[in-house]
Amino acid sequence: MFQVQITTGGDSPIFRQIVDQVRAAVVTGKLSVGDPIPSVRALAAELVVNHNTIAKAYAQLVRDGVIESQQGRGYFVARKRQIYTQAECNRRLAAALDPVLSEAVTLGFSTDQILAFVAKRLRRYADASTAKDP
Amino acid sequence: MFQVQITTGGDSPIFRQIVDQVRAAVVTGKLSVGDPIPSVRALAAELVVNHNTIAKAYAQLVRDGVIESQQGRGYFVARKRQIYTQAECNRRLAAALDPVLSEAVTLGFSTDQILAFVAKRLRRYADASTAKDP
DNA sequence: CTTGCTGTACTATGTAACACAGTACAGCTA
DNA sequence: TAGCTGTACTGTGTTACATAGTACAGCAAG
Repeated sequence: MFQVQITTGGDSPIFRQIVDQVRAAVVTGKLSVGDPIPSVRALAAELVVNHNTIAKAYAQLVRDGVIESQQGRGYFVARKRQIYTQAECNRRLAAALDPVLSEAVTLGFSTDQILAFVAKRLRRYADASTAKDP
Repeated sequence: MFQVQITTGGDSPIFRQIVDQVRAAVVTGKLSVGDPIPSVRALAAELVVNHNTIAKAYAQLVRDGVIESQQGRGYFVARKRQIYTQAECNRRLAAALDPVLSEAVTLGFSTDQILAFVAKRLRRYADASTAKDP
C-alpha cells in the first residue's frame, strides 16, 4: 500500500510534499516501474485537497520523468531514463545540496558526521535497486 | 571582500539567497567569527533591493545563530553555539537532506556517486575549521 | 453504446508570501 | 551634534498557493 501524509501550515506547500513523497516512494522501492499511483481525484479525496493541487504535483513528477500519464487510465511509475545532460545533473545536484550542507555545518555537524548521515540515509535505497526484477 | 549575488525570477526568494550565501561564506571561512557583515542599508543599495528584504534575511540568520546584531553598530558573525537539541538537529538534517537525496537518485546518480559528490563539496569546508585561530 | 472512471484544461476567487516604498525612532560613534 | 547603525511600523502591488466549479476527451467494463 502506498501512503501519503501532508501537513498544512508548514513552510512546504502541499504539492511539494506530494512530489517529495512520491519520488521517495519510487526511489526506496515502495513503488516499482509500471505500478499505478492513486488517481488525481482519488488522492485529492483521501487528502481532502483540491484535485488541481494533486494534478500540479503529478505534472511536476512527469516533468522530472518519475511518472507517466495515460489518458483515461491513470498515472504510472515511469521507467528510468536520462532527461538532463550530465553537466546539468551536476549543476542541479550542487544547487540543491550546497545549502543543505551549509545548514548542516551550522547545526554543528562535522564533515564526518554529515558523510555518515548521508551514507545512512542512502542505505535505505540499496534494496530498491537490487530487489527489482523477480 | 565579501560578495553576494542574487538572481530574480528564480524559484528561490531574494531573502533566502542572502541567507544561504551568508551561511555559506561563514561555513567556508570567507567570514570568520567577529567579522562585520554589510549593513542592512549598504547591502540593500549594493543589490538594489529594499532594506527590509535584507533585514528579513539577517533576522533569519540571527535566529539560526549565524550572526549577531549590535544596535547602532551593525551585524557580526557570531561565535558558534548549540541552539537545538541533538535530536532536533538530526530531525532537521534528515528533513532537509532526504528530498535532495531522492532527487539525486532520480537524476540518475548512484549512491556511490552521491557520496563522492557530498565528500567533494564538504572538502571545501576543511580549511575553514583548521585555519581559524592563528 | 452507455456508464463511469481517468487525465487535462480552463475560469474565478481568496489567502498568504514576497518585495517594494516610505517613514520613524533608538543606539552607537566619531 | 551628525551620521551611521538596527529595528519597527504602515501601506501597496505582485505572485504563488490552494480552493471551487466546470468542461471535455480518452479508456474500459457492463
